[in-house]
Amino acid sequence: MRYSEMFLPTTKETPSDAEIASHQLMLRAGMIRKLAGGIYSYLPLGYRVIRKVENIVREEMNRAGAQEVLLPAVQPAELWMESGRWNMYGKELLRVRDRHNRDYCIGPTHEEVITALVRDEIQTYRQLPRNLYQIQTKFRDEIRPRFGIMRSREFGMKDAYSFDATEEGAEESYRKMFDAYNRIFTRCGLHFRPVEADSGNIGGSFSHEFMVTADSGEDAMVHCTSCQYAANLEKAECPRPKEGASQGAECLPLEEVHTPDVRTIEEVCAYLDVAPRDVVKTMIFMCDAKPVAVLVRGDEEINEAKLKNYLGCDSLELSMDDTILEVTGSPRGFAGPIGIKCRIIADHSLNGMENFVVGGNREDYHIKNCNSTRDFGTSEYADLRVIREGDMCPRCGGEISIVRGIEVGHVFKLGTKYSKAMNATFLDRDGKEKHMIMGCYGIGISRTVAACIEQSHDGDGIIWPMSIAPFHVIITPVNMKDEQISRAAEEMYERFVADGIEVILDDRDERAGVKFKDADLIGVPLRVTVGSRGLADGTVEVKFRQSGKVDKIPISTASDFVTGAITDV
RNA sequence: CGGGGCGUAGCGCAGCCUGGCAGCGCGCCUGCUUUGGGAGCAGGAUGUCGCAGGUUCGAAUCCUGCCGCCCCGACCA
Repeated sequence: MRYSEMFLPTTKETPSDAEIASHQLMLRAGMIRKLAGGIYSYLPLGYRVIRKVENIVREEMNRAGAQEVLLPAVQPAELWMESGRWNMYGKELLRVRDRHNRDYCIGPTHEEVITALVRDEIQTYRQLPRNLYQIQTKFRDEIRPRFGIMRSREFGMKDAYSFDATEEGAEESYRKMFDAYNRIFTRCGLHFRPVEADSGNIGGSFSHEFMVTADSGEDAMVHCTSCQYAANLEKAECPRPKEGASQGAECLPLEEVHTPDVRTIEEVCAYLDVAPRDVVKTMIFMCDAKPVAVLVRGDEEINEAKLKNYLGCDSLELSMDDTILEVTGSPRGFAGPIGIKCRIIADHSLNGMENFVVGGNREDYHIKNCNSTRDFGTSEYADLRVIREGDMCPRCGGEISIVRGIEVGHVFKLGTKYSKAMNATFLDRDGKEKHMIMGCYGIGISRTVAACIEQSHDGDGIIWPMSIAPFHVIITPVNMKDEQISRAAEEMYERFVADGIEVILDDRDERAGVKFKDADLIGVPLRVTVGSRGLADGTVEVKFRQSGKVDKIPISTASDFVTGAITDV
């Protein structure tokens, strides 16, 4: 393409409402423009990159045996009522009415549509397994969209759904997708890691998130520095201390102490001059409308995802002040396990603790020297806390490290959740009707592009990997008014185009500096500089955006050199 | 939904406190000079000061309501 004819509005200044590098650079490089909160237009440069990622995804999905479809974006409410999600999904689901006052939603995901399609068309095990995928715009009415297209309301997504007759088949389908995802993100030039994710009530490790490591990422990922263990923060298991691993200290008598207006762990520690790890927090949760007291050490946090899984409940939230008063007999800030009127569950780390501080269940009082077995006799211990940097790996005992990441893909074994709700069955070899076993597999296409920029940029702009670069090469004639230079650049451009190279000719009548800055900003991997210095001895300069390396190449072999550099990667 | 901030030219911002000709930089247009890392000079165009109402002789500026955007939090099958 000729730069002079392109719709490529780059800017020198950074828009004030962009916080993170990818958002700023996508705006500055003329890839995207915002239309409304969390809703963006893709300009030609941005859309080219999207298409590159989509094509990699297509190739690998097809290679893994999946078939591409395109499902409706607008979906009737009845389908969502069948699955139960019309009521469960909440405000993220954008609902609309048509002229006949019928309810629809703009699809945030497509389990309902695909399940309805497949149940009508597949009757026998002979037609299984099948894996169908689409690349389509999704809409999720996020509470707070942010960071440009990193968390937008409208976004591009690849979603795939597998249907199997047997458990083993479903696991095989899952593995195929897992492998395909590894190839896809590798080809996109990303540093990523699949991590075990919370799979809700289904259990096992049949859910993995593909996380791109980036400090700006919204998610925390946990990994072991010694073995391959990796999980997201919600899922990460904490190592279980040895049963009854007490230090053998003597149980001291209980002591109620007056602690006026001392509520938080910090206040308690300061007032009583103890360490947070010697205090036990008592949090009252409402689990499907029943109160539960959850105990965790003062220096630890409760992991609500684990707690919810352990309790197996549908809804879980911290209880209101009136419930706390009812259960503990005191206002917020003084809850403790002794004499409390509800079920008590303690994190494993409490097992073996001695003489710790707890709330007094009485306003302005705490209790010292509490010992679980003696004082409230709980025997219900579970893994309920959030893992921390430096903790022991639950697999090998090595050291746990936590880094931030961006979730670009998710593979999930659904089981029969939707096939049961929507009655998607098939007739098996034994003549019995069975529910199909499903899996779903998503990739955030637009987010993957943003993640790539987060991971690969410098002070001058984006640094695209060759595989998803919008163009391979940009030819920069240093001075268009110089006949010799512009003619040489034109000829080279024609040759590159003829050789199938994706090339921009920067034929604008701008100074060299402006062209160099724009080339760096939009991140084209190779830049060919045509100037009088080189032309004197029949050469041009080829500069690599990533390494900064510059090669002097004879004009006659430039196309071969560039072609080599493109296919090299 | 709670807390904080913002809304003035295409972009980045000043002006608002203390009411009195709507400004600066970048970009854009014209011309000349310049031409290897965001050129110089000269001339020029561009505004519903977010919207609505109120106070006032007079409102970008003060008051009220609304809308939009950004950040933090809560929330996130």
